[in-house]
Amino acid sequence: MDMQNAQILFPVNVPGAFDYSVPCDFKISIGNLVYAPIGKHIKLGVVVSLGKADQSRKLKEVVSIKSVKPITLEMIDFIFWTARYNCVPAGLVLKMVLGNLKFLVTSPTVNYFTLSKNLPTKLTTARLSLINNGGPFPARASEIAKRANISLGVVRNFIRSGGLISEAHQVDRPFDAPIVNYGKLNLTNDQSIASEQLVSQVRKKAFNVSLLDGVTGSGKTEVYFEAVAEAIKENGQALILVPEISLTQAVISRFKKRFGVFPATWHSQMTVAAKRRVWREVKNGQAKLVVGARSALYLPFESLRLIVVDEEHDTSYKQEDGVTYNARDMSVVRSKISNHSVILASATPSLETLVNARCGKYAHIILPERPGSAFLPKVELVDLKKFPTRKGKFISEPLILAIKKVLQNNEQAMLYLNRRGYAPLILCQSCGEKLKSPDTDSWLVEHRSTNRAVCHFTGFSMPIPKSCLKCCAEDSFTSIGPGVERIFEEVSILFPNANVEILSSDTSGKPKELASRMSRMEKGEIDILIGTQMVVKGHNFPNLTFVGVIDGDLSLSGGDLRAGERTFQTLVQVSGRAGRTKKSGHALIQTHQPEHEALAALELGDRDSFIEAELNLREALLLPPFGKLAAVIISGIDEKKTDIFAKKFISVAPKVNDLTVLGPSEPLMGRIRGRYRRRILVQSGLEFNLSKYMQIWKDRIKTHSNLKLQIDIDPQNFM
DNA sequence: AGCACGCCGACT
DNA sequence: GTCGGCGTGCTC
Repeated sequence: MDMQNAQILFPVNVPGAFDYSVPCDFKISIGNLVYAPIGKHIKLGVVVSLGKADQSRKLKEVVSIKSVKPITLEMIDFIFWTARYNCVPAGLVLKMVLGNLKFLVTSPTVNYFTLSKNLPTKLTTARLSLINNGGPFPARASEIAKRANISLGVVRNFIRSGGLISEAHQVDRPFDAPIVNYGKLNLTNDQSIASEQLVSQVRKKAFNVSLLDGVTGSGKTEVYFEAVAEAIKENGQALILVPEISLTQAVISRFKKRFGVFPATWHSQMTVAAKRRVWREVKNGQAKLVVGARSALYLPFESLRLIVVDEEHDTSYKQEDGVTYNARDMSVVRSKISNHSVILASATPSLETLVNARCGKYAHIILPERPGSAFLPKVELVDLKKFPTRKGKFISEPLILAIKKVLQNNEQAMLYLNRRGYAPLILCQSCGEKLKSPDTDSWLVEHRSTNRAVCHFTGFSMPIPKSCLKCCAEDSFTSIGPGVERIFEEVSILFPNANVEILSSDTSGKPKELASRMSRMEKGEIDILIGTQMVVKGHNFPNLTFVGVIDGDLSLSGGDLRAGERTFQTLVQVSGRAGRTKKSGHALIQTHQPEHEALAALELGDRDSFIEAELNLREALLLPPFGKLAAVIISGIDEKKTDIFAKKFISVAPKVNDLTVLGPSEPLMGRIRGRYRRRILVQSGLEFNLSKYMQIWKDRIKTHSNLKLQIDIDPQNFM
């Protein structure tokens, strides 16, 4: 028999697989996890392809095959696809998939105890309590002791004398199987039509994409639940991706209500033990229903039948550092490889997705309006040139009047400002110095609750100094601009009798605190809620009738091609919070540029005209979705060297026609964590393989001495 | 991920 | 002189 070769990919920073020879007596297949020597050590890798032995080279040998289920061919395909498309090393993508290798170890066991049939004859009061109150069995020894109100010693003795029989339970308990028809909801006519369309898409058991397009509160979740039910019916698995910020208990509870069980959940901050459980259950196909943040897309599904990308326009689907990828786009790739449906759901779909829906690549499923008594709020702009606020104040007269009315009617108001802290800028009045981060080009944000100056990019913080660091003037600092804390202060003075609270990651960092604030808001215990991005998603507050947007211009400025789109999306979502169940809901948006396309469209409630104008603009400039973009971010400790390197990189660009290279330019954030940055933007037509081009270009230059070069395909962030 | 290699500062 | 800090590059 011929010797075999195996190409093995290791979960380390390598661009591709390495060749190894396989001993004749090994039964090896693609997807096997194998141990093989790499460098000085023997490491675990994945067999990604097999071939005849190449006699010309002496290769190292595969050491052993791990006896676990192999990684699926689909997953291997997907790993290389992700690597190629995003210009990242395949090894690092594999590392994302295998995660911590601790996921692979068999789960530890703990002992559970049940009462023995023949109990010991000596039964003390403590032991009687154990028998009567220690249950329900089986239970952990500590649980039994606690319930029976006896010491752990008594339980241990009772075990020794044969009163309790132990059984080993795996720590990683399997997930309960969802019940397909458990809490089937009554859908409105429109909803049934939409859900039937989605179900029929899933039934095709072939690659297809659907855009589920419906206004806030139109019941998108209920509608895609039916598609999920269809997907898991015959032992299939379904993945529902949600933005990290909205992966809350409230969301999970909706799954429990519909399918009778809690779904497996996945996000980056889970403990290793919790991740191991989910990873293994997903791998062995027992976790049928998985709700997760973007990285859940790289879980090793065995029989994936459906991916739902909820709030598909959300920017948090884009991973910005390390392995850069857009989970929304990669979901479509994953589905294509595995031959099943994807549902992209949003009230404000991204232009990319809309264009795909319009040209027929995606099925366009529209949920026309809010079910039942719910209505879209009326949106009006407040021109700050006509209604200026007083110095150091940020709430204009129309907003004050609106809140007054809401309070009189015993309803609730919400104020939105996507700025944490008290003020975004601390300025020395005597010399004009702005308090900046020591190693990053960003203003420090004043946090009055902790009396610190905080960098929102790097997390750096320091106590606010007594005197100016530059001119040494004492008590010369003044706060410029609003943050939620400052709005809170202003509202508290304006409405001293109202119950006002802030909802931001600073005040509600812990999930418990967040949940309690949410439930107080729901119960009407809060009159005015002031919130950052956190309030945009999630809850339904039945008594909320007014939303005020403090700064509608925020994020419109800057060289971000999606600024208008994003502002529009955010404001639609925010104003959609008002009056979800009452007809009287309305929203006011403060702005300095009421003539801006995105804002004007919002006031008219006319999504289509905004989209039309925006699409025309993008088409004329060949920007996405009518062209492709890639960004190159070059960073280094030495500014001059970084600059020279960036120019040198440009000079080695492979020559092709119809490609625009812009830069190098200094980005908005010229320095982060002590590293100077330069950006290059590359623009190509749709048919051009920009990923391949960028990879070839990158390989033409050697990075050295502190210089880093990162390629970002389809960048979302232009800082 | 490890580990070697190499370049600068501190020290018996 | 040389010990060792870490930043960088390589692993079939």
